[in-house]
Amino acid sequence: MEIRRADQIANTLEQLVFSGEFQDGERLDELKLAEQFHVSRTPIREALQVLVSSGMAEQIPRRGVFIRQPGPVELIEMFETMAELEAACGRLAATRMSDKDLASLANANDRCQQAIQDTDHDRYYAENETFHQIIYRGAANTFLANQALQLQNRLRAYRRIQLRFRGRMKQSMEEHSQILCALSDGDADLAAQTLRGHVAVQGEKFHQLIATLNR
Amino acid sequence: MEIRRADQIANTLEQLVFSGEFQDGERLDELKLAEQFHVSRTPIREALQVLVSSGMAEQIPRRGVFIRQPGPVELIEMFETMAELEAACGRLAATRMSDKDLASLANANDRCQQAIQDTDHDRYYAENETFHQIIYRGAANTFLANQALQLQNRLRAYRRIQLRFRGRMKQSMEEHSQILCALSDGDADLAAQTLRGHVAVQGEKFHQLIATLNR
DNA sequence: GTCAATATTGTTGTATACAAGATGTTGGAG
DNA sequence: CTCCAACATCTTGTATACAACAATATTGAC
Repeated sequence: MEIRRADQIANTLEQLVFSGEFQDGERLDELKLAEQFHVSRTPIREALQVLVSSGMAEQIPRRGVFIRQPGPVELIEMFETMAELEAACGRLAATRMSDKDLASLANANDRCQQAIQDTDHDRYYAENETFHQIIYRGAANTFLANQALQLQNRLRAYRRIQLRFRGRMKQSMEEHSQILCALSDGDADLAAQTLRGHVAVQGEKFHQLIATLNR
Repeated sequence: MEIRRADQIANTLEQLVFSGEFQDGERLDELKLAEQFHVSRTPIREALQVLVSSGMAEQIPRRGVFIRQPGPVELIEMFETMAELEAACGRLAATRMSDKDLASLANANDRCQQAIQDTDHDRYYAENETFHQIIYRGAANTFLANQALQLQNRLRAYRRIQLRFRGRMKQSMEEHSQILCALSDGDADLAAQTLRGHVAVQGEKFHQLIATLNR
């Protein structure tokens, strides 16, 4: 690791937290991090402040900053919020997407299908994200799109889990088709409803998984 | 001003930005701020990183951080997003609020009405915020509620403008009643729709105001 | 007088120094 | 052996020092 600038350190730390490199409640030792990144404590502290302000870590004065991995409850809340954000994007996108946007959405959907046929999971994840991101942009509301992107990013690691369920991929693709139809028809309510369901089910699958693990 | 701790400085700076203390594009001079707060540059810089990461300022390497006040377009986007967030809260709250929650919501609504009768604008603003916050909490989703609170906070200064329109207060109270009804009935769709409209109109009023100013 | 090259000043970004609170340890009293 | 207090150590939070870069002013050539 050969990173120097403080804001890049914040980004790298963020990715490390997302990828589960740190345990929940673990203290982020400024000195250790400074050594790891080959910098002094100053840029590390600036990066830590960013983590804290984004809610990914908690700061206890004079004690240090402790990373806060979302627990099951918070994760379900985040999935629920994601569902509502996507529904909002879909509602707006239904009346705002151009034919060109719709074409590229259909395209992304085809590439999802292709990836499934090739059983290329990684590519499916990537293309699926693209599909949704096109809808975010289609809402023609940069602020809302950024909110959606941020949460999508935070949930990435957990979203993968749902596809372990048998038949989920096929069902997911059917839902994509319905979403595409609703958006093409300009049916705002239907687009919102379908997207909400499509994303909410991920949260539910996740919930199921947690439940089975705790048994 | 006699503030010492860095995270409090971030908060104070945030409030100063919200209250329009800084012009759009203005550079936040680390030395000047350090003098104003009677601290060294170190805690100031940590606070600035937080501002930047929240999107309230932009950092250009080796040049400084520049505050970024939302322009008309971004503000309209934020109002639209707020409408969708409130709709989401309402949708969930409709099936999750307890009788006790509903009672305190009715209570807050009464206090809004009272404030209007007393023509106490400041109290109306406060009680109106409370009314909406009870709905956020009613969604029983801490993550979503926090998102809503954050945006409510960022839009506070601009929300006041809408009430300058003739008859808006009365109409607003009628909408509150409808919202209360929908939530009491547990009608999720209606609650969402009514809340969306209630908040969206604020954005539209704001839009009107901008339009008239530019003429 | 204008422009280019250079010197000067100012600001950011990082490292280090130091003060103050938190943690851990040792030694003794009961 | 347990509990408590004094001391030593570690960590955070802030100030200061310094290096690198940006902006500006100055000088000199034409």
